[in-house]
Amino acid sequence: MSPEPNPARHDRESVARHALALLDEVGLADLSMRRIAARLDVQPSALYWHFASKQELLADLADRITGSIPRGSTDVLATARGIRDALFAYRDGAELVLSTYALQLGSSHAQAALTEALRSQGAAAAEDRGAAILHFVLGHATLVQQRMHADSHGALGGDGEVDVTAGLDRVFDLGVVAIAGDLSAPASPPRVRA
Amino acid sequence: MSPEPNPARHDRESVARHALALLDEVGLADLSMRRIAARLDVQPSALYWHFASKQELLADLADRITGSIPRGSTDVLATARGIRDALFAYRDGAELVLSTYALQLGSSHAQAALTEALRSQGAAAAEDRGAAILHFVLGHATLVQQRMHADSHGALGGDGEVDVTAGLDRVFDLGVVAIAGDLSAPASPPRVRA
DNA sequence: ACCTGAACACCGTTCAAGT
DNA sequence: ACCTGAACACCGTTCAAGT
Repeated sequence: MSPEPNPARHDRESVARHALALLDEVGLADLSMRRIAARLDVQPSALYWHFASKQELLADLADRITGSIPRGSTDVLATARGIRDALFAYRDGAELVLSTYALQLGSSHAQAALTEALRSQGAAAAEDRGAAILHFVLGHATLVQQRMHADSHGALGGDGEVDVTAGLDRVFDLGVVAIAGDLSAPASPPRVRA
Repeated sequence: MSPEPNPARHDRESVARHALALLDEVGLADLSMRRIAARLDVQPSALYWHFASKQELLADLADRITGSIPRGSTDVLATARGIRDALFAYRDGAELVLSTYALQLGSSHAQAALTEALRSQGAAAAEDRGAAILHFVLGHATLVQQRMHADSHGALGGDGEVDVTAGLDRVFDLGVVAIAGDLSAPASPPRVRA
C-alpha cells in the first residue's frame, strides 16, 4: 500500500514509447530529456543508460513514426498519402523525421515504398522520382503541420479570417501526381508537342 | 589607443548582420542569443532592446535570406534555382526559412516569384503549382543542406564510400519541371491518352 | 536610445556510486 | 541491468538601473 520509492524500471522500448507520447502532448521544442525523465519518474541521467544522446533518442522516435508507413502498394498517390499521414500522426512528426533524415534511418523505408509503387506502375526514373516525391512530402507536411500549430496558437499573418489549410490537400495531390509522371502512358509516353 | 570599455552601439541592422554571419559559421543549432551577444561585444540582455525574442530575430534573418531571391523571371526552373541558391547561401539557410515559414514573412516573396513565372508561361493553376514547387524546394534544400553537413562531419550511414550529393541536382530539376507542368503546351494541353 | 548586472527557470551530458 | 546525486557548462528572458 505504501508508495514504494521507485520500482519503475524501464528499457529502451519503454523510454521511447513514453517519449513519443510526450512529443504528441508538448511538441518537439518542449521535448527535453528532463521532461521525458520526469514523465518516467526517473532522473535525467537515467536516460543515458538507454540512449547515448538526445539525437539518438530522436532518431529512434523518427524511426517509429516512419515504421508505420504501409508498404507494397502499387498506387503512388496512396503511398504518398500514407507517408504524409504517418507524419501527421504525431505532433511535429514531419519536422522530426525531416531533421533526422540525414542520418538515413526510417526515411529510406519511405522512399523505398514510393520507388516500389512507381516501378510497379512502369514509371521511368523511378528512383529519382521517389526521392523527389519524398522531398516534396516532407517539405509539404512540415509546413502544413507548422501552420496548424501556429494557427491554433492564434499567431495569424494579419489577414484576419482566412482558413490557412484550405486547398493544401489539392496542392499535395497536384505535387505528387505531377512528379509521379503521366501514369496513363506505360513506358515511353508519346511526348506530344504543339 | 587605449581599448575603450564599450563604445560599440548597435541598431537592428547591425545585430541582424552579425547574427547572419555567425549563423554561417556555427550553424543554426549553435546560434544562441548569448553567442550573438558575445560576437557584438554586448551583454545578452542587450539584444532584447532590438528584438522582442529569439524567434523574431530568426524571422528577420529568414527574411534577409529570402530577400535576395531574384524576382520577375519568366523561367520557372531558373526561379526555383534562384530560391534554392538563396537558401544555400547561408549554413542551415533552408532549415531556418522552413521553420520560420509559418509566420508568413519572406516565404510569400518566394512563392510570388514562382507564381509570376508560372503565369507568364501560361500554366494552369499557377497558384497551386507555385505553392507545391515552394514546398518541394524547401524540403529538398533542407535535406540536401543537412546531408552536406552530416557528411563533412563524418557521420555516414554505413555504406562507406558513396557520394551522397550525387544526382541531387537531377532530382531537383525533375521535381520542379514536373510540378511546373507541360510548358510546351500553352493554355489547355491536349491530354493525350492511350 | 542603448546597454549593464543580476537574477530566474531552465537545458544536455558526464560520472562516480548505489542496488 | 538500471538508476541516483551531484556537478559542469550552457540556455532564453526579464527587469531595474545606468549613460
